[in-house]
Amino acid sequence: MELSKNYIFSETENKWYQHWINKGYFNSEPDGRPAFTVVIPPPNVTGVLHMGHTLNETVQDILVRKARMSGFNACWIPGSDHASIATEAKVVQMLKEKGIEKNNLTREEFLKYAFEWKEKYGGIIYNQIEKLGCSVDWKRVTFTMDDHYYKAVIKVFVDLYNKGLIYRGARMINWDPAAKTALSDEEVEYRNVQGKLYYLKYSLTPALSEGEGESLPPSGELEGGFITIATQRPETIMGDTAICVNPNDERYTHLKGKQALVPLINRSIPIIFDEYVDPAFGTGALKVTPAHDINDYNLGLKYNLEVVDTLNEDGTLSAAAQIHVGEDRFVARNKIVNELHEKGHILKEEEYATRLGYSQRSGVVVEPRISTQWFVKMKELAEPALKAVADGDIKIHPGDKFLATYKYWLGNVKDWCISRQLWWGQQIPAWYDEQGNMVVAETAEEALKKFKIQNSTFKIEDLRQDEDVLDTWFSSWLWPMEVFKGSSNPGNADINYYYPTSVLVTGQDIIFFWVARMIMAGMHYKNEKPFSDVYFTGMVRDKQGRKMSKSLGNSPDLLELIDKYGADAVRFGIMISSPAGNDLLFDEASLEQGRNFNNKIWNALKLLKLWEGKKPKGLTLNAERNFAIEWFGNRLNEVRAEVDNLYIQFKLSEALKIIYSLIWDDFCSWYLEWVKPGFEQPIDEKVYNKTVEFFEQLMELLHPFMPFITEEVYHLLQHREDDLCVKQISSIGTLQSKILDEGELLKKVISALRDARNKNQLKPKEAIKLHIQTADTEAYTEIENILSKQVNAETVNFTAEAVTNTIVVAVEKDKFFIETTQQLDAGVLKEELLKDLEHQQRFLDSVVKKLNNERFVFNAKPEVVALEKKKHADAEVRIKVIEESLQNLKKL
RNA sequence: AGAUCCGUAGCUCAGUUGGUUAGAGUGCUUCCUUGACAUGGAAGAGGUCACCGGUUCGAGUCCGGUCGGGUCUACCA
Repeated sequence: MELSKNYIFSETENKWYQHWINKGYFNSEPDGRPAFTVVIPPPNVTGVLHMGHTLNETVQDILVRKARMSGFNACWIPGSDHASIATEAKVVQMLKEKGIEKNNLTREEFLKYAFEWKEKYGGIIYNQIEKLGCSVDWKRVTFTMDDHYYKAVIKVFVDLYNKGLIYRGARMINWDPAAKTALSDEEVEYRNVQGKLYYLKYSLTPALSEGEGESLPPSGELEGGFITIATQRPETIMGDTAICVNPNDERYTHLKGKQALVPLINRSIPIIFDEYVDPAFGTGALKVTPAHDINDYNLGLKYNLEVVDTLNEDGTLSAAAQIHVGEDRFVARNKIVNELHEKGHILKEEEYATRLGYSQRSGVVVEPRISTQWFVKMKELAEPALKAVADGDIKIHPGDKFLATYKYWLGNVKDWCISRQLWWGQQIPAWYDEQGNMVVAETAEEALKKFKIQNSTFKIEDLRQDEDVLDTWFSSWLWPMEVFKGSSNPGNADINYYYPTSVLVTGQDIIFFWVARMIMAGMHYKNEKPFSDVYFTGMVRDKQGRKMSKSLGNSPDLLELIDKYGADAVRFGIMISSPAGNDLLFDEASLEQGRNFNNKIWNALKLLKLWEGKKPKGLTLNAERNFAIEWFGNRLNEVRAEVDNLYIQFKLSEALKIIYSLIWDDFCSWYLEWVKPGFEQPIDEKVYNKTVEFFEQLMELLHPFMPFITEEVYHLLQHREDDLCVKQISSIGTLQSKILDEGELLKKVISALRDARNKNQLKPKEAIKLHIQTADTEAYTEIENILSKQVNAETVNFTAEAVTNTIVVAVEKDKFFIETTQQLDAGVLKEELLKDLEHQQRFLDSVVKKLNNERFVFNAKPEVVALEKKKHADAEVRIKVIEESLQNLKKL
């Protein structure tokens, strides 16, 4: 068969993926083997995979493929989440382009459009996962809005509510007064702006009940019955319902029980004392406006203050403001500032650097607004989740980096707001009657039953369901359970077999949003961790270190990259530059490296095929011991053991690096050259067969990382019925370190001799005569053939003493004399030797210094001291060799 | 503002409990093209391990500080 000049990935990748699918290799059913289960972090259904996903999916595929080849029943669940905020935004945008306003649609109509959208675009990510070669079980695709999933989410909500773990409470939301809608935090852009801090004087009035006399305050902050507050938003003063100072602030202690008058409207408000106020900020006195600030709202709750909402939905002043009703908040601000000036209420104005939130949708300044939301109590759920990680039941990788973060967050956890003012998602199963009474139930019928206990005339049409939907994380926190229907149908065969899953691979940025909450749900509902290991990948950045984002447009298109370099090269490129847990700077150059690696493998295959054609039939030429084979066999086993060890530590990037080096350097650059027959010569059949076997094992080792080319090569090496994809990895043989050492020495000698040739400008084609001076001739006899081939020596012989008129090379304790017909440049040789001599001398000095230090000899471990002594002896030998060489040179 | 991680070759990064002369990839320099591969081969140069101090016989590694950078969380009148 004729093999193409270079490896052509486009001819293999689709072919093999289709083959694997047809064979059902990725489908998993419970059986007697141990399970290795991975659930994909579900990407956003309307999105496309970005480089962060690519890294994640590649890591998962490597782990899953390795497990599949190691006797496990590997099961990798693909899927996507409904991403309520992002998806709804996209659907709204799409409708707008069609000239349809969401506000003019019913909920049902809108959801119909949304599902159509999902059907149309939801497949993109699946296509990308496939193109990347991911070995997911396509029969188990799960979507967070699937019927069973929807029901599971509702069931969990009702359950937690009944347990008292879900409650309704107040929360400040981001309100867009132009779009008249609530915004998520993600939809708010913060910008640094120059604002003004206004110092306003509020007149004091005696306490309503009893006066405390007319004693004036000692502080300059108060003048003749005024208290001064600092505010950025003077237009909200009409919503003030108290002034708050710190009880420890001596400037204000005398104000206990007094009232203040809100300027312009002269409403009387109490002065309250709470440690929340920072005496050092502004004047140390805070105006409390519960309707427009969450902290103020909480103070209001604590002190039972009235809530006066002075703004309408559209950002104009409401009737409650009493003045400037109907005017825009910023227009009103200017007018009010003027009036305050006129009436002498403004003590001073100060420039003030602040951050304001702007709506991504409409661009206007976001208005904080108090609203009723649903919350999950976190403390009770957090404790077992913290314990699972703290006790080491769940291991985080890399641990040192994220353990502290995880513990800190769970130790200081805040309640989780789970309601969203959207339609796309699981609608909150809370039902209201006309009087506003509320029950929580899985269905309207259930709700009706609950209401009927109180009122039997009630009909189902009288019920109104809560408008809001649940946070997407409130569905995805059930992911490791519900992909096996473990919440909607507890105790089924799948959940029993696959749960807990093996490893979760995800980005460190969602450690709290998702990872911690999955652990909470798992511990709460299964009383068991959802996964044993968590592997955090770093963030993918661009070459300049910037975060990849849609707005910067610096995220490359995955399918284009695969078209250009092939999936194997993309996987290689992203893995090779991805140290465990650290961010990686994505550079297409690493994909090029991957493509070149493919080509290298391909050409090694071509070389073997060339040899195959020249193999003598049925005849073994040479059955004797072959150093190259023994060495490479050991080297292979050595690396296989290292790789296994790296897998355990999730150091996949390092594993790939040493496999890469094993194939390129040890196999291609050394081994193949060592066994290569002379030009037009046939190859020893035993060597050939052994080489095919090595190649096969290399492909096996690399397969999890680069599945396509390895499968292709596996089949091209020889005809077979099985597939590499499901081949079971053979056990690792024992190591003979002596042979490995000999191999390293051989490489060193070859490089040193080539270096000497280079420096003396001996052309590669020019043959030399090599004389070796060594105490161990036996060792060199074995590798003589390799050595002569590798340094182009026409003769190799051993010598007891220095050979004159040659280039001398010293490696370890042995000396090599290169005899050549070419005229040698003694100057260059001498310079090199002197440089080396100086280096060795310096080294020897440092060792001597150490050994002369009594405290070192006394304190250091015996093996360390022994090592230093060996260094000392070796250095002395090397120096002697160099000096001899210099002597020899003089004879030139 | 809090929490946390990082600073090693031109660039991107490894460097296990302190113990050979600090490694790799890439880039750079020199040489090499009829023979698997120029998407290649052979070889080489390149580092005061951010800075200051401490512990130790010994520090890239441990401790304290300074400077610089990242990430997450919170944003305060």
